[in-house]
Amino acid sequence: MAAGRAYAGVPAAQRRALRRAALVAAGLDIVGTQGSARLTVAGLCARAGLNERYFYESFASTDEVLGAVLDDVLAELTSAIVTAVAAAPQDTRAKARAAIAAAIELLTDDDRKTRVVFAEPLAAPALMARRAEVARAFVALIVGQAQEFYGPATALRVGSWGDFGAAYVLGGLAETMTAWVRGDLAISRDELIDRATDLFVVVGEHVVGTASS
Amino acid sequence: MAAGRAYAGVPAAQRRALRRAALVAAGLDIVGTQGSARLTVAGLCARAGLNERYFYESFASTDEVLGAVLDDVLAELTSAIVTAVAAAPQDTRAKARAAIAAAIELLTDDDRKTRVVFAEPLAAPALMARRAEVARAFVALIVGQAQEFYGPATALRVGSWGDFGAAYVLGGLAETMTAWVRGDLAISRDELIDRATDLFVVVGEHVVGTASS
DNA sequence: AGAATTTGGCAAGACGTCATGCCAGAATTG
DNA sequence: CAATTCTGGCATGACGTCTTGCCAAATTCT
Repeated sequence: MAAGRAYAGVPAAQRRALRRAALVAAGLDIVGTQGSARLTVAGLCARAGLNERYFYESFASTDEVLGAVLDDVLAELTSAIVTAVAAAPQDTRAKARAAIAAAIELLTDDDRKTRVVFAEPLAAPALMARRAEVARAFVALIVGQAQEFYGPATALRVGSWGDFGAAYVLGGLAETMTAWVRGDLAISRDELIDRATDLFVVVGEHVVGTASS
Repeated sequence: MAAGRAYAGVPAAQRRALRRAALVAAGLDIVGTQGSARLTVAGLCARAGLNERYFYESFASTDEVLGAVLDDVLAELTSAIVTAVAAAPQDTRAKARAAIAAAIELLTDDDRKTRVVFAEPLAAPALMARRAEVARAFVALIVGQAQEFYGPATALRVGSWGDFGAAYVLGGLAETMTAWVRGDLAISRDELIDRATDLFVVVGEHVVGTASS
């Protein structure tokens, strides 16, 4: 009952965590390649190399797996962006480029993640709310970053224009990234990053200029 | 066999078409409010007020219904855009605003259509390919319109920058529109249209300016 | 070595959906 | 009015998934 014996030198709690991680990794694979509709308990456990019984040890439904997969990728993404921005020189364009490059490199190195972040959340009702939260969080992050360059006073002046511009930039980045992964943009990844940075700066300057005038 | 007797004064072919239309309308309702995952034969026919048997008269699978629903909304959308652009004065900004206003008004008047156009296609594998086609078509439409204002010679100079800019604008429009429908943007619909037009023009000018320099 | 625990494989009933078929009532044609 | 055709309701067998439970093999602790 109060079990918890070590197995193969690994304590019980850690084994649980490993199994959960294996399920999430398998979930990324299935959702990222076949879509959330194909995510079944049996298929997930088979790919994770685990018994079906262990599914219910960590999750109550496949929707929970979906959420965990998304959270996993988003945590990786925000971490990559934050460290990249911190390491970049104190310059608007340099900061923007660092953030965009970090995001694009992470997501295009593994197009399963592109799909999980940009496509699936819109489909699965379970992720709709989370997707909205994430979008708001990124918008807030962009707006916050912008304030560092244009001065905190701009915040008041920018107002809803800032939210609009941030959402616009987020959407543009998402669409161009998925189009590029799909092979519809005949440019290199570095060009993709450069142009995304260009438009980020252009939109940002227009927003600040318009809102403060 | 060679049937086709009129019923209630309506010939057979027209009755078939009416039933099909009822199914597509019910499909828009279900997909637009609950998502494509909830689209089942029984539920669809119940909402359409039709017998399940008639489903197979017009469709072979629920995926086909999904495609028909998307096609229906997209046809409406392109029609609205084309007529609005044609009626607008010969001015870059006026044309852009007319197109954007037509799209935004149509899609936000009925947020089921917003979801069908922007959210579901990414999720349902059956619509993935179509979504890509549609994106390409809209990109081509935007690029084509741009050539009318900046002159056909720009086409060669713009090249892949044009595709990139068009995809960016499309994504920005999609994200801001869904955010607005969600209630995350504290602006009026007219402001939404104005700002979307602003950024459309700004991005367009930057693309032409950069690519031709 | 022996007892206890962990693990994987498998089976079973329950549930929802699919695709088709049958039947009786309603409407139309001759 | 009789025959034909259309329509709606219902039922069926098949299929895939879910969730729980049992059993034998593997591994660990005493």
